[in-house]
Amino acid sequence: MLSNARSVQEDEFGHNGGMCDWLGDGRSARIKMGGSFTTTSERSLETHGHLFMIGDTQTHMYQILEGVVGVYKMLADGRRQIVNFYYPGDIIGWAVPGAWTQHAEALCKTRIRSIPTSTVDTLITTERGFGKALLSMLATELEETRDQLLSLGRKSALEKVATFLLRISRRNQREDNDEGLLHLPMKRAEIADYLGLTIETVSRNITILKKTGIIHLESNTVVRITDMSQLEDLADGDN
Amino acid sequence: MLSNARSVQEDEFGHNGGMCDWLGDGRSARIKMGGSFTTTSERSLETHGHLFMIGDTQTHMYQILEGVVGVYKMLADGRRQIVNFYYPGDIIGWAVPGAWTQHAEALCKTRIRSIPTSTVDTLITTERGFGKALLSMLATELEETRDQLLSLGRKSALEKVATFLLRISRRNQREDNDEGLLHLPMKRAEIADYLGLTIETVSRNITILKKTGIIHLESNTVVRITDMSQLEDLADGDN
DNA sequence: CGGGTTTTTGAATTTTATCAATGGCTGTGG
DNA sequence: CCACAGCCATTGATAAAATTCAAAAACCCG
Repeated sequence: MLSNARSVQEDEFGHNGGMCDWLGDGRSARIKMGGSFTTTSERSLETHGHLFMIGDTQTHMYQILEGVVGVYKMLADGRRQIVNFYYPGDIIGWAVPGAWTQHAEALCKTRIRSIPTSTVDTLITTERGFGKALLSMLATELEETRDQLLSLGRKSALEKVATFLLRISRRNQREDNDEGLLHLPMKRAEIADYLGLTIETVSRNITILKKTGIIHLESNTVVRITDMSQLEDLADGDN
Repeated sequence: MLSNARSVQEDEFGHNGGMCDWLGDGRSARIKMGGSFTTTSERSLETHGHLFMIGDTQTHMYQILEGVVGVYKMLADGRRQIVNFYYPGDIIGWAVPGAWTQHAEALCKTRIRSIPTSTVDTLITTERGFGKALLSMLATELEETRDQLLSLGRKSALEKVATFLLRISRRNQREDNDEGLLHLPMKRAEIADYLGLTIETVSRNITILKKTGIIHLESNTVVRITDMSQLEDLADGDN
């Protein structure tokens, strides 16, 4: 299900040997790190393992190699808002320096590469274009977060669920996977906490999409989109 | 509707003459530009004047000098989500390069300084620390947007309104203004579109805060906070 | 002062949450 | 291999919250 992310063998910590490629096309900025810094390390997390907790000092940036991580905030009484899901290739962490202001939890077995912030700092001054790539990455994430604001603030439950599914589909497209076949590694509770709904409401609305013939559930975690344009209309509030 | 965009007369495009100060303390990153680039210009907007619309090419970054700007997204049927309010000193614009993905509208008479993106590009490579200041600024904005996600996704109407007021109060604090006296230049409709509520719900909940003795309305646009700790508890979901 | 806009308030309706129960899948041990 | 336990997801009934529709009150600007 999750693509096998193998470690890339590279030369030592010199500069330009392709060790740090970045694609800054703006729309989908991504930093590809060859895994070739002396200071870079890998680690694994079990389901529900925490990558970091609120208040922890930020020592690293993280790149997901395999699995999914949910970053979330909480209220005093336990209400939770998942702020984003991170998939293989995604990077967590150019945040406001200091302590983390949210939690990050693995939603399934997950493998992660850690890059010390000091290394990142160095690269910004060392590597031409690295800083710009980070800017682009952050700008993209801000843009997606704003789309999510629109979703949470103004869309109905059904529209939210449609938007969520479409987002995964679009991601598949970018990664050259089947845009019609979605794998949802997270549970309904996590989708609910991402969409600002309850488990029951998420479930009910998935059922509606199913009965309308817009999607088909191959299993609880595998969804096939059977009417993409209707799904898009729903997500855009076109009706 | 868009009025006098007079160009500011300045010295030539030299480097370090104190022309670009930046405060990168992380928590409240801010770029202060002395208004000293040949390419920098000022312009004014009347209430409801648009700084840019979705789809417009990004040619500038903007710094608010006076007034308030609301940046928003819309759905096909007209539902609107205001993504952020920008006050004097704030900068709009390090976005994903290309076209704007949202609208920006003046919510009252507003004065703005425009900085061409080309200038920004140059500064990133020219000025040591400029890129980092931008990163810090973006990270701060992302962080605030995530807080807003928590608000929209998981807080009740009353808690949302409390959070909103508190946010303005905190801003006053940062700017060394009276943290207990809030000026709301925007209308109820705009607060509603920011909080994902209706005008009526915003109004009702302001009334509740008033009747509970947490705030006092000196006028429709001037609020005095009379019980800060209760307001904070509400905003944090402490009850 | 007056007309238009904005805000507040009220009543009815809709949407979503909550509470409660059932159904389904998975993995384990007899 | 089957039975059962534990966890999730779904479904149903009811309650709560916010929206909608409607009208009155307050405000602002000329």
